[in-house]
Amino acid sequence: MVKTFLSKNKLILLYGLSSAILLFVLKWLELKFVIMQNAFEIYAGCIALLFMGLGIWLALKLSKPKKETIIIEKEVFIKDTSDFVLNEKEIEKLGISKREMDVLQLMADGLSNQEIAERLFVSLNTIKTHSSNVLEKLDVKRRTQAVEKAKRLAIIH
Amino acid sequence: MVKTFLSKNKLILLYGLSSAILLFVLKWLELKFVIMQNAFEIYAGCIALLFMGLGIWLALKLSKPKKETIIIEKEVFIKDTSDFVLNEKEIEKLGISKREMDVLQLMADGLSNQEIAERLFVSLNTIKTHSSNVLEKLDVKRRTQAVEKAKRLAIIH
DNA sequence: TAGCGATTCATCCTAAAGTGTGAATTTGAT
DNA sequence: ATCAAATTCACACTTTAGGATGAATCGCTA
Repeated sequence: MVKTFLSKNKLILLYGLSSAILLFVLKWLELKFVIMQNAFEIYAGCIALLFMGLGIWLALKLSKPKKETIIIEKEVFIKDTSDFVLNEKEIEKLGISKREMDVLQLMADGLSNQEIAERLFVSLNTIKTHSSNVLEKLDVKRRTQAVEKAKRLAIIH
Repeated sequence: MVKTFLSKNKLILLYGLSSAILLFVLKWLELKFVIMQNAFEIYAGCIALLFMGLGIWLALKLSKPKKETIIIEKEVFIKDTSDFVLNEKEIEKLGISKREMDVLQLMADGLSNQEIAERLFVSLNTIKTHSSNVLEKLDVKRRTQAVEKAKRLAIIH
């Protein structure tokens, strides 16, 4: 609890400490120079410098960092799918179910089985099952082939 | 040209001006309080406050803003694969080599790394290296994503 | 010729994908 | 209500993919 207090009020404590030290220095300077009244400007200059330094330090420490936003426009290529017609006959012919289609589409989007599982709120094992079924029904060995074939057959985008 | 000089050195001029004004104030204060020697601390305090203020102001004005980059994705529609033109600019921009392109194309054809290795008469490890490089250069995590992105960027069929 | 990028290959390790089998539950149609 | 298909999940296991690192070779170029 003492630790959290210290860390939370670190800056304030530092400020207080600095002020105390500076007051000491001030007093010392006063004693030193009180004899030679003509050293007025030197005294004032020292104080000015010290406190300006303190001010700069304080401002840098306490001020929220300024943010300058740089906006970079990045081109993202998107395939025009306006003239896409879903080949439902092919889907039916292959005997692919709705859920399997969902998984197939997400596979084509480049998601991992784990990500698909999270997206569809089911377990990884379930997606593996669907995935296996899709691969078998499309008569392919890997998901990359499945995606390629599915796109060729126009059963997904 | 005068204008640019002014704008360029605005802060420095401001600082100089402030200093001049403060010196005046100092002199005035000196004249005012030189009679009552006991007002030493008040004088010092005023200087301290003024210069601390100046320090804070200076720091806030001169501190460099932290840059924050925001990337905005801009959609760009590309043509259908029927009138496919290889996007060589993109390939060069991404720094993908000839051999890596070979591997990428075969990956898109749904071949496994082993099959690609056999096709190109090199070892499996070599294909893994190329594959990893391609994934990194395309900034994706899986080969399905790589294929999808590469097709979108029109760097493969 | 010294340096650089590209290509090749290796080893070790982790993560993801895929196979096979079995089973509980849900849903739709007869 | 019942049967078939669909959906869900588990577990054990194999294969494939991917990451990190180091290193040898080759061709091109300053």
